[in-house]
Amino acid sequence: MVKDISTEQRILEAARRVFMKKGMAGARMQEIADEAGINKALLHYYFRSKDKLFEHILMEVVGRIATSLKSMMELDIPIIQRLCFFVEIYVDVLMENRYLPLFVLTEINQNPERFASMIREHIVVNMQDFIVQLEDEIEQGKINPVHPLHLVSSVLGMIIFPFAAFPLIEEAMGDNFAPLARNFLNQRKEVVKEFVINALTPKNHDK
Amino acid sequence: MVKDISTEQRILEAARRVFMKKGMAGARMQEIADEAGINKALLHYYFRSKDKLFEHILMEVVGRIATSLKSMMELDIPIIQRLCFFVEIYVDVLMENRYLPLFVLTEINQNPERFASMIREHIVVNMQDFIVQLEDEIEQGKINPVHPLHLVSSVLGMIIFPFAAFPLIEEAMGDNFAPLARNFLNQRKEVVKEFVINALTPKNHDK
DNA sequence: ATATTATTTAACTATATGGTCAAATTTATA
DNA sequence: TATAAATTTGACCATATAGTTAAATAATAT
Repeated sequence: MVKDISTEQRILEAARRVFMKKGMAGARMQEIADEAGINKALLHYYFRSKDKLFEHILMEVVGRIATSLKSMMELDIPIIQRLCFFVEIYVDVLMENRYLPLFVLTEINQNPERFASMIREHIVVNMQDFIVQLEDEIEQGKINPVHPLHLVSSVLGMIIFPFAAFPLIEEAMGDNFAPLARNFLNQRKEVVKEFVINALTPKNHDK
Repeated sequence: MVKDISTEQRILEAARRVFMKKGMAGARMQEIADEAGINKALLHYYFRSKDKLFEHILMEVVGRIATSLKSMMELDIPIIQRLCFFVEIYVDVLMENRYLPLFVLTEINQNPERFASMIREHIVVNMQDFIVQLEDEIEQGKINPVHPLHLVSSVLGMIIFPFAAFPLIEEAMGDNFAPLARNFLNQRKEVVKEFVINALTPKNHDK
């Protein structure tokens, strides 16, 4: 018999929503079942345990992140453009799912080994290429010297923060007016790119 | 009768550790009791419920953050120096408690109203002063134009990220060698300050 | 010393929650 | 159509967990 994909799909979508919002510890199997419009027994029929279901969702998420990393590394362009490209696509991903950063950060802290091994499965080479290119461009004086891990931390931090702290941003925009907040998040693309460009481009000493 | 402060203190320290690491949903009253070297009943004797205890810890935390914000605003210095000062003290705070960022971000998302009201209690004026000063210096051409909320998001993001993603940083440093990771976090002070200075200082068009 | 008040504990309760099971129902197949 | 297989359900079970209670102990005041 052919498996009915729609039930499984509904479960996965529900699980994603609930896990993302509440985290592994805060999520309830009952809530996931309700959200999917089924009962708990069926939930366990499809995914044996909460852990299994969570791992499934986590894998999906890591995969999506890996995909955007990979697409950044595919083109043969300078570091700054590479970073700008990354900012662009990553903000787009987060616009679709603002809980992603906090979800991932929580998992990184709650179960570092599992997360690390998942990352290792997906992202293999890439990073080394990036480091080499960065050191290259620094040596050529094309960009200011910076440790790769520091650079990545800075860019990721700038991208992620407003999404992870979204309710605070909303509050700061006043009146909980969602469109304004959404607009702010979209502006991050340009702001972060400009910030990075300014920070990395050497000042002209002889112009 | 005088309350024995040491038991209450031990409870609060235990609660802080457990809540910080596991979050509200992941924390267990039993674990807090164990960590404090007492039993659950006594825990409930001092703090009636898990919620009450959590709120207590959260208040403490918000207070600490408010303190470092206030100390940043006390001195009468240019924006860039103000930010540098903030980076300095905030990284120091996080070196003492690396779980703080994730803890706060989680709470912001899980209970935005409560968090916002706590913030409002502590931080009242300040922010407006900061915004006015920023716009002032931009007009004077002393720094590049940037929306205050974007600037704060960028700086906070850069500071917070490596702490929130600490296990990943450890992994990236190789061999889970803690001192290297600690050292990396300390370097953030200089790196972020330099990043901010470079990003905000206008390029010299006529030197 | 004795009464009073605060602290601490062991044992308990109620409920939430992850998970199971056997039976019913639907869907595919011979 | 009859049979087998997959899907779905309601009713359960076991355990974890927040919270309670009554009684014991320690500290303080009279």
